[in-house]
Formats: sequence, C-alpha cells, structure tokens
Amino acid sequence: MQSQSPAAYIDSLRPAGSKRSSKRDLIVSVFLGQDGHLTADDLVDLIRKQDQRISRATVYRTLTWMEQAGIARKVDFGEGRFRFEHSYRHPRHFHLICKACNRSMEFLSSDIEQMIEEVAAARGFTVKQAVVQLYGLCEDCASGGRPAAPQASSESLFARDALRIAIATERSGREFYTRAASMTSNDRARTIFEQLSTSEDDHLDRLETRYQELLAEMPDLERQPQFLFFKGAASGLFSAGVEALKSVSSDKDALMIGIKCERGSHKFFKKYGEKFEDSEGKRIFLEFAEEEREHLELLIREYRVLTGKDRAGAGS
Amino acid sequence: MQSQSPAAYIDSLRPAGSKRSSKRDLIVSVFLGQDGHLTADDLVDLIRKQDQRISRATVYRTLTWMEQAGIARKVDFGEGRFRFEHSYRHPRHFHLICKACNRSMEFLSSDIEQMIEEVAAARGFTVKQAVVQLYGLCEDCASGGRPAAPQASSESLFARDALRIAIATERSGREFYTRAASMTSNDRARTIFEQLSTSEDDHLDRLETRYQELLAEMPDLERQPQFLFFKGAASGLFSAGVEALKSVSSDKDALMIGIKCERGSHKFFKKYGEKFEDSEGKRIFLEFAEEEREHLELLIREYRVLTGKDRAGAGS
DNA sequence: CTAGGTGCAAATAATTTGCAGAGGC
DNA sequence: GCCTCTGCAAATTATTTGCACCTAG
Repeated sequence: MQSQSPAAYIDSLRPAGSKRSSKRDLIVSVFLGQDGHLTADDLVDLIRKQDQRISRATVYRTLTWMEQAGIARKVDFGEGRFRFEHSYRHPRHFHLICKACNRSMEFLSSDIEQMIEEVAAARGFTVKQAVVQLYGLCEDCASGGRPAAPQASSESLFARDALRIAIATERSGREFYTRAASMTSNDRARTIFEQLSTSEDDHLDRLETRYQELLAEMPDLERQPQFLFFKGAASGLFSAGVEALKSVSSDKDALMIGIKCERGSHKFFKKYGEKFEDSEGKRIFLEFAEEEREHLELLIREYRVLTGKDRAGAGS
Repeated sequence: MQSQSPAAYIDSLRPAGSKRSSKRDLIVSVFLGQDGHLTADDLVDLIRKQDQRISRATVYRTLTWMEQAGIARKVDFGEGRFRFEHSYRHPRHFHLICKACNRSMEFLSSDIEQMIEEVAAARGFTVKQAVVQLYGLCEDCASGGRPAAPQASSESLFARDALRIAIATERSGREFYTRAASMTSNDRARTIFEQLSTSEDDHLDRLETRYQELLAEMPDLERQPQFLFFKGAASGLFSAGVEALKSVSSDKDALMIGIKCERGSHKFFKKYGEKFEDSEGKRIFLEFAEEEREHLELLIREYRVLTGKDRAGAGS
C-alpha cells in the first residue's frame, strides 16, 4: 500500500553531503515511534533509556535537523518551551489543548482553512504556516477527570474521515446521476448519466471495502472523535445538485448542474489532497480528485455536443 | 462618547489593598501609548528613555499586573519570548505574522470563530481561548520590502467594520420591510412593516452619520485593510430574506421570514457584541442587537395575532 | 508604622554555541 | 584524512526570585 518504506523515505530526505549516524537514527526512530507531542526533554529521557551516552545537545541538533527534513514539526503550546510532533505522513492539523490534563488533541478543518485563505487573500498575505490552537477544558476533565481512551494515530483518523467524505460524495453522486438518467429524454445524455452512475457505484464499492478493512485493522476507529471537519461533506458534495435537479427540466441544465458538482468536488479533493503529506488519506483524496476530473471532462464534452457551443459555462 | 476616562478606568482595576505608584503609572502609560506587539525588552527600552532608574524586574512585574488587570494580553508568536498587546478596549483577535519584517497584523473573523465553536462542540471541548496565527509573508515584503503604511488602531478598525456590517444590515432590512409592506394586503401587517421600515431608516441615518464622523476623525480609515471578516454581512443579514420574499405570497409567510431574519441578526450582533472588550465596536453591536430584539418581538406579536397561535414558529 | 512596591543581583529554565575528540566514507 | 557528528561545559536569553530598602496610605 505504500510506495516506499519509511526508512528509505527518511533516508532520501537527508541533506546532500550529510552523513548517516547511528545516534541520529536512534533519535529519529524513537521520535517516530512515539505518538504525542514531545518536548525536547521528553525525547532525551526516552532516548537515554536506550542509550545513556546521547547528549541533550545532540537531541536538540537532531530535532532541528528533523524539522528541516520535514520529519518533525515544532509546536508551541505557550508553555515556555517547544514540543515536537510528527510531520512525516501526518497531515497538518490544528490543536485542542486541555489546560487541566495538559493533553492535546488534533483536528483538521477544511472550513477553517478556507476562511484563512480568504482572510489572507484580502490582506495580500502569503500564508506559510497556520497555527490554530484552542485552549480550554476537554470533555474528560470537564466531567470529572477520566484518564482518557487510547487514541488512534491521526493518520488513521485522517484516512477514516477522508473515506467517509469520499463515500458520502459517491453516494450523493450516484443518487444525482440515477435521478438525472431517469428524467432525461435525450438518449445520449441518458447513456452518459447511466454510465456515470455505474462508475460512482463501482467506486463506492471499493471505498466501502477499504473502510471495512480499516475498521477490521482497528476496531476502535469508529469510536474515535471526528478529526477532519468539512461542512460541505456531511451529506456529500452532490446533495445540492440533487436538490437543484428537482426544479430543472432540460437535459442541458441537468448536465450543467452535474458539471458544477463535479467541478466543486474535484476542486475540493485536489486542493486538500495536495496539501497533505504522504498518507493514505492524501491518496484517497487525490485518487478521488482524478476520478472527478474524468467525469467532469465527460460531462463537458457532452454539454458541448448538446449545445453546439465551444465552452461549457462560466462560473468559478 | 466614553463613559469614563482611561486613567480612571485603569485606576478602578487596581486590586484591593494595592498602592498607587508613579513607576507603575509610567509603565502603564508608555505601554498604552504604543501600538503593536511589544516584547518585555522593547518596553524596558522605551521606558528607560523616560526614566533610567526603572528596572527590568519592575517592568516584568507590571506586565504581569497589567495582564491580570485586563490591560495587557500576552501573545506568543513562537519566537521563544512573549509579546504583549493592548487588551483594554481592544477586541480579541487573530494574527497575521510576517516572518520577513517581523511585523504582525490583526484581524477578526466571526466565520472562523463559528467554525471553532462547531469543532469544539463536536469534541465536547470547552474553549477558553482561541489562538489563530498565520505565519508567512506580508504584502509589502512579498513585493519588495516597503516600510509600511501607518496603521490605525484595531479599535478604530473594529468600529469601522462594525459600522459597515450594521449599515449593510440596516440597508437590507429596510429593503426587506419596504418590499414586504408593498406586497401586503392586510392593513395591520402593512402598518407593522412600514413602521419597521421607518425604524430601519432612522437607525441607518444615525449609523451613517457616525461612520462619517469616524472618517472625519481619521481620514485614512477607509484605506486601511479589512479587520473584521464575516461572510454573512457582505450584503446584509436580510438579503436572504429579500430573496425569499420574492417567492412568497401570504402575509403570514412574510412575517415569518422577517422573524427569521431578525432572529438571525439579533443572535449575531448579541453574540459578537458580548465577546469583545469595551470598545465602540462592541457598543455598536450590542445597541444593534437590542434594536433587532425589539423588532423581533413586534413581529412575533403580530404573527400571533395573524395566526391566532400561541407561539411563533419553530426553528433555530 | 506597615503592607506593598522597587532595585539590584543572583537564580532558573530552555536552548545554543565553542571546542576538542570520535567516527563514517 | 577529511568532514561531519558528538559530548561536554560554558554562554546566552528570557524571565523569576530573594532580599533589603523605600513610600504611600
């Protein structure tokens, strides 16, 4: 399922002219073997369990090295020192930080990212890094201080949520094309809609199989909190199209609605897929974007045939 | 325009049993006289210009005191030290931080706050403080390193943007009630709509006058960047209602649309008004919320009369 | 007169740096 | 053998504390 092993990948990150070192390898592997947000000191303690002779300075230097190599990301929770988290195969994300138990949880919100882009655009600002940290009280602490459920890695959570969004989108897409096919008078258009409906159906099967596999690997996954937040995805990106279809009668209009939906979902999946670092969630998004692009082209071609026009509609 | 002078207000913040001190007064007034985000060291330098005999420790202690008194807010831009910004009459906000020139700009986004609340709710998390920091390159630095335009205080920017939102809302509200009045058959209902239309008109006048006054005080204000971001406000909170009115014929339905609009805008203005610390923008929002509440009550009463029902509609 | 407030210097805490030695290529 | 990595200790930076003195109420 993965294109190359983590070790080989990390190896490839090493800056030109730098050397392998068993100490550094140890530090990197201990770091990658841990899940939460470590301080430099936490890491020193962990590493000293395996090798007494590694100095704090080396850990600091390695941390800097990992940061530059894109393996680690420095995060500041306002404690007066930094923490480090995985960056490799780990999407960028935002944090919920409990002031009581000091744990931090991660989430991702395409909606917030969207707003951030709009603000930055309005100010002519180029965003390199976005920090969103919500400080407060977690559910456990608020309700009396439970220890905490064992939590899955955010990579799995991301894969799970990416699959959920993809599945919801396929479902609404299938509904859209089924409806469109049934209300179409033109033979060519109906064939296209039926074809697309079948395509969505096939892909839906694959996605659901993958979702079940994921659950089989980690039975706890469904009980874990939501990680990726994206409003448009709750009922699938085509659900607005399904609504719109109800008040439309011409095949041309139906095609145009389909084009808009595919364009929107292609854009969403491509944009967010590209943003993340290598991970299953990323691959799900990009694969999906590709599929939507094919559908989009098919629809546009058909629209041109139907209208005799050169270009398919304006719009964003 | 202000209920009491800053000095008197700050005086009232002094904890019980604490003494006046000219040193502290000096530090506080130097701090309040500066704009932007100062480090403790910046402040020491500034203060030493006026009095050589003030020690770093005192500045640190006063900073802590100001933080507790609500005059200053500690912000962390991940530089390994803290900066302090005004908190007194200065809304909570988010930051854009330029890595090149090290300047930081402020903005506010009700949209992002909204998303934050949704994420927190989904996770059962109680948010005490939200940090949103966008690191990157500002417009000036990206385009070749201009020094920077003199910037207005965020208090003025907030007042300006609050007025803009209020004005847009009044305008769309007036349009809504004018249309509603003209399409109403029932005499009582028409009277209500006309009355509300006039009320919006009056308030609109007052707001526009205040906006002009603000511009007169600070002619640069319109050239300053947007500070408060809120999507729903671009064309006024009633514009959806104006649209909805077009496809509705009964007076009852028109009243209900009005109720929904007033309820939504009352909620918005109240919620955000309450969030901010004392400032003109806050007062504009709260005053506005109050007006909307009155309209809302009037509409609900009328709806009850018209339908003979006990309660006015369900919904959020 | 007495509880704070203040300056000075020393303490702390996190991180960085200088330098000499160790080790991979 | 060269060049980078490493350990150790000392340096640096930001902030806090201890303590003797000062001052407003």
